[in-house]
Amino acid sequence: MYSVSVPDRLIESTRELLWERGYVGTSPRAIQQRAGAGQGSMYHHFSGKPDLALAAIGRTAEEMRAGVEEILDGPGTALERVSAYLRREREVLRGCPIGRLTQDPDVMADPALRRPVEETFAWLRDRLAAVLAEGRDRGELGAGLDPGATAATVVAVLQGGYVLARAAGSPEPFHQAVDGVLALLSRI
Amino acid sequence: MYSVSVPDRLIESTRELLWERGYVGTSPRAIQQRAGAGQGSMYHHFSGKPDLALAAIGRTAEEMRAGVEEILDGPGTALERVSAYLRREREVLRGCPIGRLTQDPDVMADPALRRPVEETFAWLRDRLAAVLAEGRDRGELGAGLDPGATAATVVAVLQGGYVLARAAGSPEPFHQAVDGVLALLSRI
DNA sequence: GTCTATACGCGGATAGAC
DNA sequence: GTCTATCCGCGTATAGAC
Repeated sequence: MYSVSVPDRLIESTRELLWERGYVGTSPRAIQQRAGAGQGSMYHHFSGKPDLALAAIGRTAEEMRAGVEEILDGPGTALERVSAYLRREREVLRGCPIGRLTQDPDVMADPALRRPVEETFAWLRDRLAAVLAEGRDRGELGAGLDPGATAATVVAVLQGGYVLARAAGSPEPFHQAVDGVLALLSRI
Repeated sequence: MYSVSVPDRLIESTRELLWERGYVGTSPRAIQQRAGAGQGSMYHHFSGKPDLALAAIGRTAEEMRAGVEEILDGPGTALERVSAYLRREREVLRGCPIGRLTQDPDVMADPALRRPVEETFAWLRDRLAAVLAEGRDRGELGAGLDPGATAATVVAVLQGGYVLARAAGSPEPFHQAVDGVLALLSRI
């Protein structure tokens, strides 16, 4: 079945556009055109741009969690799992579809749109902290390691790595940043 | 002299708006209103939005370099200077005025606007790498430390820390991320 | 469900008067 | 240098026909 429903196509178009251009830079017109749907059709299925964005962001957030869980709940030492997460294949220059929303004033000003962003990062930091705490308690990592702070560092390296890569127009600084933090973690 | 020139006020307004709302989210109208300048006045001094943005971004980039230099060229060991840079007072929730431009498709698509962003981050990574290399060569830091990768990590932690802080609506995760990376660096 | 028509203000400027 | 007038298309819908 390649015929996806119209609401589905609208959501997917919105996801892409939010990722590429952000909320402010994404217009209902552009969404409709990319989805191959008419004006009336869009407003029949969704009440407007915020409604569509909510559906799109929710779907992206779910997908992200699932991807992270697959790695962090997998086998291996704590360091191996964190390393696998950091080194996982990524389209570096596109950046993080959730992280970029953080820069969008209209998203952050709307509590409904903001919530999934906030929750996703809170969950991610927590999950990483749990893995790191486990590693420390098993003696795989230094006893003095602060799981919460280190988890924040790891997530920040990713999010900041995207910024550096986009600034440079190359994925290289992203990978350098990841290598750098892994080197530090490995010697602890 | 409290009477700043009109072009100056226009540039300052543009800087603020670019920081708060990004390029796509900033309109000439909004710039004029914030600067208390008329339409005709704005278009007399600047050829349009890109021209103003170029002036604004250039000024912000210069300011940022000056601030960094003041710390990194100061006294202290490498680790002390990097630490001072990471811990310097910041308006965390506002984010980085240069880093945020990285998410703006219209900025990145215009080579003239993009250049200062690219150059600022290239310079910053280089400068930090030099400090770290110095520290390593003096034996203050581990001999195995990779200055380039570690510099990328440090800058990424800052840029990503802003993302986490904005997502959380609190500066706390930013400070955690900084603490985390400094703890790792201190034990190397 | 989808289409077309219509609306109103904003974005981003240009033109010409003062 | 600054002001006002004018322009054209887009953003973001609503209304009602089919």
